[in-house]
Amino acid sequence: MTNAILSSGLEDYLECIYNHINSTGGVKAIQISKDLNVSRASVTDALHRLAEKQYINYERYGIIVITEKGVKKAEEIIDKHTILTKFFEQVLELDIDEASENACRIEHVITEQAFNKLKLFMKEKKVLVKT
Amino acid sequence: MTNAILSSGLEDYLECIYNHINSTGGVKAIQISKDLNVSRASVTDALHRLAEKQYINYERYGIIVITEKGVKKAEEIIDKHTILTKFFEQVLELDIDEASENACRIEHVITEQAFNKLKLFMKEKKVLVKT
DNA sequence: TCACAATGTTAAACCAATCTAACAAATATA
DNA sequence: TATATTTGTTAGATTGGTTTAACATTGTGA
Repeated sequence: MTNAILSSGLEDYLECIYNHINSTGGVKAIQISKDLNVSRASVTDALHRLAEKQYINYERYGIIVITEKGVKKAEEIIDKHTILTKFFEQVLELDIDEASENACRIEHVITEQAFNKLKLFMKEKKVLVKT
Repeated sequence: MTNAILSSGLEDYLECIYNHINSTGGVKAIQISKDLNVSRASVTDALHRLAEKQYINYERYGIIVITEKGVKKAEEIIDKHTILTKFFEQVLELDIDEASENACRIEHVITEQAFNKLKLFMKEKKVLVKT
């Protein structure tokens, strides 16, 4: 099963890894464990699972490197996160934390089709007419 | 743990049970198993868990009865489902199946606060201004 | 009413994800 | 450089949810 779909959990790990690598060039397991509020053991486990599915390259005690496939996936997730957060902030007028929290939860379950429509909606800022 | 929060899975069972009871007065495990695409054994298991948390009353081979608490919870879930479906249909212009599918997925994870805002948004059909 | 079909339950196994505790490796510092 | 601290790994247990297969109960129609 090296190519199975990513669970919400693994998506969170990947997103976290990508964000760190993107901003500081690297990331350590302990940081991920703090960010996601899980044990170091769970991180080790997740790294194995992500590597098995070829979203990252990684060896025992080694540095974490995202693959092409991983970057693509992470960017998709982050794109969803960004648009969803904007929707909750700008359209539903939630504060940033609540908006981000909902984005986190929904980014893993919204369908591609629905997300594309939402993206369009946010770009166009379509005007609704009261019926 | 008789009062723990309901997992997405259990929410689906409860929603299914409520809908059947509401429309035909009762429901059997086999129907739930068909609706949710799980084995009869999983249904039995879910009924135990729902009963333990006091969302339903139920005994071995007996009829399934929803408690006050269960009705309240089910109606909350269905309210979310309805509003979310409308949003995806009317605002994002998805077809009914895709709208419902997304509602199903999101109804279990959206926060109360976000949902209340969405509900308001759908009621007011607020006009957005392109920035 | 009795046998068969349908439905429900149980046990045992499985899987993903988590944890703790013990241990190993790497890093920092005296 | 030797040791102490930090970080990472492993093993083993736990939890929730699922399955299949065997069995129990209920319901139905000859």
